[in-house]
Amino acid sequence: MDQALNDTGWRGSQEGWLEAAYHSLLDSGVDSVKILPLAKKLNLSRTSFYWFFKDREELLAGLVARWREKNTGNIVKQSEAYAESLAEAMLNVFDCWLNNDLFDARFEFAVRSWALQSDEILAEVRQADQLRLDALKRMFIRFGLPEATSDVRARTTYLVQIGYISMQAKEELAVRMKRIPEYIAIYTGEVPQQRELDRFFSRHGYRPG
Amino acid sequence: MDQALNDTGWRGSQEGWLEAAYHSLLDSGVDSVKILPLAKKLNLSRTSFYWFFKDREELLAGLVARWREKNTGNIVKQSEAYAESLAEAMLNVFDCWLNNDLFDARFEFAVRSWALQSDEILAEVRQADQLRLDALKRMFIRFGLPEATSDVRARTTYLVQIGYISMQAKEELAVRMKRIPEYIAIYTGEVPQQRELDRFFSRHGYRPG
DNA sequence: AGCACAATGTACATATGTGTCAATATTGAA
DNA sequence: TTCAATATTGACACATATGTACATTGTGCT
Repeated sequence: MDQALNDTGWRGSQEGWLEAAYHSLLDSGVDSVKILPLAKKLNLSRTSFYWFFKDREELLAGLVARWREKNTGNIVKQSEAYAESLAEAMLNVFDCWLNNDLFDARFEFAVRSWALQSDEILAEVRQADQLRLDALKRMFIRFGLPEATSDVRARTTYLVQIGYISMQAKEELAVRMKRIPEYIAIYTGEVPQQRELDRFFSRHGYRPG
Repeated sequence: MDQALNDTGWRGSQEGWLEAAYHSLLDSGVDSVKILPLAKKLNLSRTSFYWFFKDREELLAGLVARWREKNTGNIVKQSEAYAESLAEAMLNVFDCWLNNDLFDARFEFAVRSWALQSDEILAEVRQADQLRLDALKRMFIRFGLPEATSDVRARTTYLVQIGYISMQAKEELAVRMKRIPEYIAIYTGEVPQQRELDRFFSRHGYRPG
């Protein structure tokens, strides 16, 4: 855990401290994001931190910004992606749950836990939830479902995933994939076509059987 | 925030400290459960704490025990309750989500967040999840659904709730009640009868309209 | 080689937390 | 009212965290 994230010849960097903070947050929550321990991990003097950040607050603000940029937007994007059927549209959304580049589940959980002790973060989380739920709801409406139904189905889709994250389960890809067709059926009320599933499996590097 | 929980003439008590710890945990997470701040709230000397508990660890263990006793068991009980239809059975489970005596949502979230920084707590949470999911699955199977379907529907039911908790939403009873019929339809695949809904609404003190 | 500035480190002041111990106060019952 | 069990406290020793001031070192450039 040395240098890293750095094109200059110096050991530390804003990015380096942020990266270390990120890992600490994911592993053990906000309260573990402390300058002294991070300095030890980075093999830097604690006070060197203050060259890159005003104070601890600024570091935490950096983490929130990172979360907002990474996790908000992709759900919206995926729910608006082209699809011929509702089932296919839902599979587009499911890409988020299986691709860490689209949605960072551990990051998400860490931030939500953080919200427990900070009203500021809670407001951030609430806003993100609203944006994501609205996008999903629009998706159902786009495929002709009634308003009330779309609302509850959007919630189901989203909340199952937030709940799953909150379980902090670590399951095999195959286990998760086997459940996909059932989930699609429950959320959309329609059974996904085999070719839709095949396309989905294929883009996540999964071979059924 | 004085005396309380106490039949004796003394100011402090094991229950009093535990109760204060409980509130702190729910409000701001485990890391806020510290003896010094609790002592201030209780208007007691910090060191008085050590008369009732060996150390902070023991206090935290008390919180976990409280959680286990309160939140584990009721879901199982409700999922095994008598019902004439799957929809009615599901409404029995929903009692948990609306009655704080059956299931303490904020406590649940606080403990799950705690699990982020403690493998011991994570193991506790995992065990609880398993017990609850198994019970729900048995409910679906009892009403004739196939194994795989029952598994995924049990997950959906449970995870939506865990996700909802994780959103830390505070919504009106009416708002939540309006969604109930849709949820029942999604989870069970059958539409609840009006008299089933009326019975449910009534026992939660809600009048539709 | 030497300079300027970016980065790092040392020393200090301060805050907040844990836990032990011996002294003291309070309570309920004999 | 006196006594023992129960509860409360302040003083101490220690650990871990934040942030500032100032000295020192490393880097890239000329």
